Amino acid sequence: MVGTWHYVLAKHAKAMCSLERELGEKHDLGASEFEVLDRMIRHDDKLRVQALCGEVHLSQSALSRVIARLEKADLVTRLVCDVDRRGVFVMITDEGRRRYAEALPTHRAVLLEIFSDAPVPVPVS
Amino acid sequence: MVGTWHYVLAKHAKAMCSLERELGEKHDLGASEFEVLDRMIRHDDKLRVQALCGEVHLSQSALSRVIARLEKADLVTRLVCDVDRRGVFVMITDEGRRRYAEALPTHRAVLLEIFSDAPVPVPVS
DNA sequence: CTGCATCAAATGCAACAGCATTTAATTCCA
DNA sequence: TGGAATTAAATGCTGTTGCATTTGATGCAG
Repeated sequence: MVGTWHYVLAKHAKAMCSLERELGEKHDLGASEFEVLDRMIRHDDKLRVQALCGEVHLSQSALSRVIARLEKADLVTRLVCDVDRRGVFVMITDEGRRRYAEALPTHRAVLLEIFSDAPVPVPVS
Repeated sequence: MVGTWHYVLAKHAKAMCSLERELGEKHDLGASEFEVLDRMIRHDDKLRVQALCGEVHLSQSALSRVIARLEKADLVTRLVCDVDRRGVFVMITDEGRRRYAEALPTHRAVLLEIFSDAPVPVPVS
């Protein structure tokens, strides 16, 4: 219990630190930016901010700002939803796909480095 | 690999969020503050900042500030090391022990809540 | 002994996160 | 239909973080 928590804390700290540094230096992306791009790629379509919010480990406000940054960098576009004009769709751009594809190997390398000693893969929740 | 990472991300986010809220509301402590107090209790003696830095998931500067906050709240005391006057010792106060003891059940309750579904305890690294 | 590299901790600074609030659009019901 | 309640997203604000630098103390080479 507490042991699991310490494991999570340690791995999270190490991985986050490495990801932030590697993704930042090599691809000018933050971990949050990458996570959002990752979700977008998985859905491969325009997606409501609301929906993204449920999948990403960020508060609604933080997500809103990450999207803003990504939009400024032309990695995603925002477009208002016609049926419900409160809602906003986010769509990944070709440039976004390119940058994601570039960054993916770095991301995987970091995880490999950090979790190579993982004794037993923990099931995905 | 990626699965483990997602597990770590999810658990960390949930636990951190709950800990921050519960410890904050009920005991006016942040997760970092609690972690530092926890380390101090485990060593049960004065401890070099340097040593703490290696055990805690914080940068040196962040740790320095957490200690400053804890000192302001009279939960720890700082005292310069005589043999090497660059170094600083941190010592937990009685009030610190009291507050820690108070907060511990809350901390454990959150972890229990979040990791009760943990299928197999992951070994401590 | 002196000067320079090193080390410990603190601090300036900028970025990012979450909470609370705001803005704008929609829904509900009387 | 019209006004209150609700919802989605954006924004103001504050606190914490990490990086880089500073401050102060040690140690070591010449």
